[in-house]
Amino acid sequence: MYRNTNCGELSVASASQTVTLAGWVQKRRDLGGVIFIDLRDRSGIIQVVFNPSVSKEAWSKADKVRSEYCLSVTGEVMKRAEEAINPKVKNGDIEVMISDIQVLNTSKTPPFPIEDTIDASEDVRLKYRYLDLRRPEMLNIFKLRSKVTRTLRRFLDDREFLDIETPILTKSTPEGARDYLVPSRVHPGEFYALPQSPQLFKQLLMASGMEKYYQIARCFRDEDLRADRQPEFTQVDIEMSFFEVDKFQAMIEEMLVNLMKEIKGIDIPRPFQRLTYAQAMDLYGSDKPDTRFDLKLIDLTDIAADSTLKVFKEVQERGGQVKALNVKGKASHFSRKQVDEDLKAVVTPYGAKGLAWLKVEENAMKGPIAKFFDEDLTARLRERLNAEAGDLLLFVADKKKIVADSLGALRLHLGKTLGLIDESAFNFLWITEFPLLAYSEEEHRYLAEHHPFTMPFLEDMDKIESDPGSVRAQSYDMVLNGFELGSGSERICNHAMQEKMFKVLGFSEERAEQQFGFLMQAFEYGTPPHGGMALGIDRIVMLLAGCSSLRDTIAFPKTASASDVLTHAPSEVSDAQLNELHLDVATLLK
RNA sequence: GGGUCCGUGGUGUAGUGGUUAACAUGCCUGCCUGUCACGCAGGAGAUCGGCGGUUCAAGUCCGCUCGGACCCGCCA
Repeated sequence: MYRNTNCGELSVASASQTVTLAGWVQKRRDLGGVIFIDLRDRSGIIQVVFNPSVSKEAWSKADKVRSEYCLSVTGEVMKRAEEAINPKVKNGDIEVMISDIQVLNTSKTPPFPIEDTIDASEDVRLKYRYLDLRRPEMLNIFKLRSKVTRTLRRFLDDREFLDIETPILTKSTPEGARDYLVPSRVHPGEFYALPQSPQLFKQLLMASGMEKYYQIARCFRDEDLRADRQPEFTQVDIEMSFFEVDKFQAMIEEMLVNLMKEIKGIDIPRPFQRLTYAQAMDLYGSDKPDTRFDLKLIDLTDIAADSTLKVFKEVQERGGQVKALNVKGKASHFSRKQVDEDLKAVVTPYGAKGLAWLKVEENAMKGPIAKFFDEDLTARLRERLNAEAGDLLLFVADKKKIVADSLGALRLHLGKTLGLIDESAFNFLWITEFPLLAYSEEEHRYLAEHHPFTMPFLEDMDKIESDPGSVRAQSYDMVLNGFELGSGSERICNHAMQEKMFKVLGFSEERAEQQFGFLMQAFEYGTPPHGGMALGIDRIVMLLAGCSSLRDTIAFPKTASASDVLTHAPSEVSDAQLNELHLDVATLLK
């Protein structure tokens, strides 16, 4: 027997029991005569004691033991003497007097200590991920993650959603992210793709009469990584037939409220806040705004156009915008240099050519652009911006997209650095009425903003030919604290409508047939109206666990260059393997 | 594809172009029967990511390259 009790379960109530524990050596303290070992398992840490007067044999074995040795020990749980109690530790009033010890495995000295606050770089942690994951902090994230999926499953099971698996080896489709490809041995020159999401299959399951489907699904996208983006990630994917958007969204809200209650013990009020895409872009410069703080974007295009500042006037003439942030009471917080260098640096990557500013004083505004606003205009600025003495006003004038992106990013930067964000808050937010299509400068055509199967607003359909960009989609995103948790939509289930969509997207009839014919055919056999959404599990866990990187929520994540420093994937393969797959990579290896 | 930052004993850091690369921690050895950040004494451990260049002299300056972090593009 390796063990009959977990370290963390022991308390004074266990005193005088004989127990067998198994775990790892957290710390060994050798006082010459007596040896103390902090023994750690998944449940916690307990001090075990080796005294030669109890067992000379156990004591001399313990003398050889080092950090992270894997042990099984047997002994009597003892209440400690008053003066030996350690009040800093949960079970510091007891210890186990060991009579027998078995070394299950030895350990090299670990590259970093197995404890919560470590200073090892993430690089080293990932290389020794199995040691990193021993740290209680990491263990707790994966306990939480497991509870998240369990809670979601239970909720959906209770509502008679069926957990159905869909293929991992699937068909490459042209729209959307870059596919991970898997060469076919049996079909020379042909490839499977790993799914970017189970989208097509879940719609086919609706055509199949499954009515309610969910899956904790792995998704793959071969795009560049970010702190909140991994090449493979997990979604809870949900789809239902006889879909009605308000009922469905209400259920998703219930699901998330239930999740927050179970995981964090927090009651999230319903209904969730809602913004249309247009509102979100206008007020926050983002389609995933962090609404835990205010600091909204304020449109000043009309006032700015009346000023004598040339760039402001020109922007209006070209159909651009001038917008501003009013950073309340922070005029003295930023020096001229800090605004011109630090804050401007936030805004330039998004294409903003400059960051104009004004400091509001009792009877005037100070700053490089102050002279372009006469008394009347200054008064209008004051009113529009609700400006008071001590406020810092920050302006960007440019094309709509640049203004939104740059001020949106600046807003977030200020929120973080000025401590405006209530870190304990969980602000769930629906973003609705996304544009159906977005024009791609690169491809010189419209692309689906969500995906090509999204139902448009029928009342907008008269503009689908004349002004495709203005057509709204029956789609919605769930945003939490500035992160996109997931998105969904009502789907097209009608053959003619789907055909029209592909046409608008610039697909030839043949190409639509070749790529998506199977789905279009399914629509001809009584496919019910349906819709759904998918929520990113990794991001949910990241936010609930308070991690700053998605990597902390994934047991074996990839680095920013999509490689795995533990297994060294990706790696070269043998010529024999390549030959079998009819592949030749020689030209790439110059 | 582009930008910014980082790379020095196991780990984390310091290090004006100039002797034997410093500090903390960890590790090893010895001593120690109530420690829990145990203590005390001693010791080992670095081709300063790699290659090339400048220089009498490079951890330090320059170029390239590899690896990592963050961001832009990209991510239906």
